[in-house]
Amino acid sequence: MAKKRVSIKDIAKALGVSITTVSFIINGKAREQRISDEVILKVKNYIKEVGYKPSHVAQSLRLGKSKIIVFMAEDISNQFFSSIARFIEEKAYKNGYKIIYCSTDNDTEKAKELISTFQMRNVDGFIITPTPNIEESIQDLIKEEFPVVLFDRWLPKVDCSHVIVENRKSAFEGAQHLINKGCKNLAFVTVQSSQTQMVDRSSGFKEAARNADVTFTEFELKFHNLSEVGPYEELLDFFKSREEIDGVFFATNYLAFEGLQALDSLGREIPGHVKVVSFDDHYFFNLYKPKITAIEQPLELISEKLMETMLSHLDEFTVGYTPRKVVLSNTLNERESS
Amino acid sequence: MAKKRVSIKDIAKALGVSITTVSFIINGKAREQRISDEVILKVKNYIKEVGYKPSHVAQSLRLGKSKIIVFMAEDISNQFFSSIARFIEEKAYKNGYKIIYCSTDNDTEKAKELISTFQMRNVDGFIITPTPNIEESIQDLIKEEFPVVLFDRWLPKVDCSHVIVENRKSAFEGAQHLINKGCKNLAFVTVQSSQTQMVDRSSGFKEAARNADVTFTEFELKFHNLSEVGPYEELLDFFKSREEIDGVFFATNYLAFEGLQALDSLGREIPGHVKVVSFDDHYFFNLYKPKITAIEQPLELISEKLMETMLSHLDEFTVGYTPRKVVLSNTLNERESS
DNA sequence: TTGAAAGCGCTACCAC
DNA sequence: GTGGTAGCGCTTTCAA
Repeated sequence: MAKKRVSIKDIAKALGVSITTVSFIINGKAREQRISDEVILKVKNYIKEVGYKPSHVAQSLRLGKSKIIVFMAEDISNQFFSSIARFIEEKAYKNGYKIIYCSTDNDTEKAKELISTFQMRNVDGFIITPTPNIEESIQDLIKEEFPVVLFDRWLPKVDCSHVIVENRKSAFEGAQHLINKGCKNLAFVTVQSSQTQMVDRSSGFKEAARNADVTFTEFELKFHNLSEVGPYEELLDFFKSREEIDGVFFATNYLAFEGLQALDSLGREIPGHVKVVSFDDHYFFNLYKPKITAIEQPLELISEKLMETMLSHLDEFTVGYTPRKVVLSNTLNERESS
Repeated sequence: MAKKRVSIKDIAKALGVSITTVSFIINGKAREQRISDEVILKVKNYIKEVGYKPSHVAQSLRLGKSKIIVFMAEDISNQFFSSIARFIEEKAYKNGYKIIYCSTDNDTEKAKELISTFQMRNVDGFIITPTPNIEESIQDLIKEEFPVVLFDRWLPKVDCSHVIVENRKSAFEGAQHLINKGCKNLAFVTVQSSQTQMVDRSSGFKEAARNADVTFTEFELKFHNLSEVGPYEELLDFFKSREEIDGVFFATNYLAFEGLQALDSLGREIPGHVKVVSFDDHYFFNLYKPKITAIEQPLELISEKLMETMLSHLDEFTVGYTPRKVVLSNTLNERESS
């Protein structure tokens, strides 16, 4: 086995043909260039024999394209993001693209640094869950003609493609669902965040609650890193002093998991004492006793639209950037907890 | 904002210095080359001003290194792999490396293709969960002097670095734990697989069971893709006809989740009627009622060793490949289910 | 102190 | 039909 990788030059030399000829054959332009069948065969056989692999790095440099898309999620170990990553990956490969991923931890500085790093790498496009205050970097990317698609949340101040879900509407429906089931004292558990998805969920919830003339509390936890301890204690405190609460809406599944433990510790019966709905459905909601009602985001559809948007930008980018804004519907999966 | 990215040449031209000088300054070799402070300052300021970013692609081509490591997991949307991915990513960035990831689906053909694709990309190293029959591709990689580290499982026929856990020992202990708790009719639920981690778990379990002179059954499910429907039905059938089983050991958490549902449907009380232990601890085992006893793999330590091994190979590769084989211990987290 | 130039592997224009 | 060659952006040796 050769130590050094064989290059197109080696092939040309070994076979006594020119580099050009080899290149044409490799790139399927042999016919077009009317290269003789004999030479084509000779070259193809030799390539197979020595196991030649073209260098994508050299190709990238030459063509200015890398066939790599960056996927920047808030946290890749979170089920929501890793599922989307999985789908995206599949669709990317099908179209000849690879994915590089990274987690921003919702940290603006880290995200900026990552974006800047990838700009140097000739990546062809960016799929991003934007962190707070990232507007400028995104704007830069667009100015430099990188295709960018945001997801999960978006940036009102930047005219950029995005794929999101109907957070407001679904939160409204979730709250309405609790109200319909007879809840009179609602709680909305969320995290401190000025990001669109959270703001929208909150406002959807409140609108439903106000319309229905029920009492409600909004409980805003501070943002927790996965590495830190969860907000279990805070939720325990919160619920302990509020026995009157008979309907809880968790703004995201991670909060629900912690909250359910708190509720359980306090002996609050679900759905007898308190009914529960959570945003972001999860495999485990079906396993929990009782099964938890949840709002399901269409993961595969999100991924599909994400790639579809990305690919269309990749195709047409020479003629200017026309942002595409996709908003998808969620599904309320009613289960035993309500 | 410039449409075209500025290159080192543009800088040199604009400032009336040579490309070489700029390059030295960028790479911190200015002092060494005794370039005047005046020029250094001028160049540095200009770089900041125009927001110059060196092209990593060109650097890769020139230096033959990309500072990219590939992480090939069986399925990145699986919590076990995505958690490790997360840790690896963090450690990689700290050392100036980026991660490209992909999922093999445990499909040999897909894995081979992926490996081959990345060979063309000048990636600097491979971290892989090997699929069945992948020996040859791995061997090739090693021959071509790519640093390779396997994890989760390893290939007895290939002399390659790996980071794994004590599957056999932990499975033995898990089974022993059930026996100590008085179980007389054990079941080991696993998937069809000739891969080391599953074989080891199985043999550890059996050894303990045989030693203790208890009855046991091994139930081997066929491999399911995540996209397919889970093995719930099969497990239901299995347990239905075997009411005598009083201790179940699930070889992996995914099987446990399905199995617990089956057990629940059949009204088998845990731990009264049947005690349960699972391999691969999971956040939800703590949430489930009752909490499930599980064997926890040291995720962060695995990731640490993985990167440590990779980095050492990356450093020393010029002097030949000396495989490092790391085996880590697991922890049995005893909970209510046993 | 600084600069010229070779060359990493490849594509594609142009010449023969 | 086939070959020569410029050049993508960068590092680094050698020369000045």
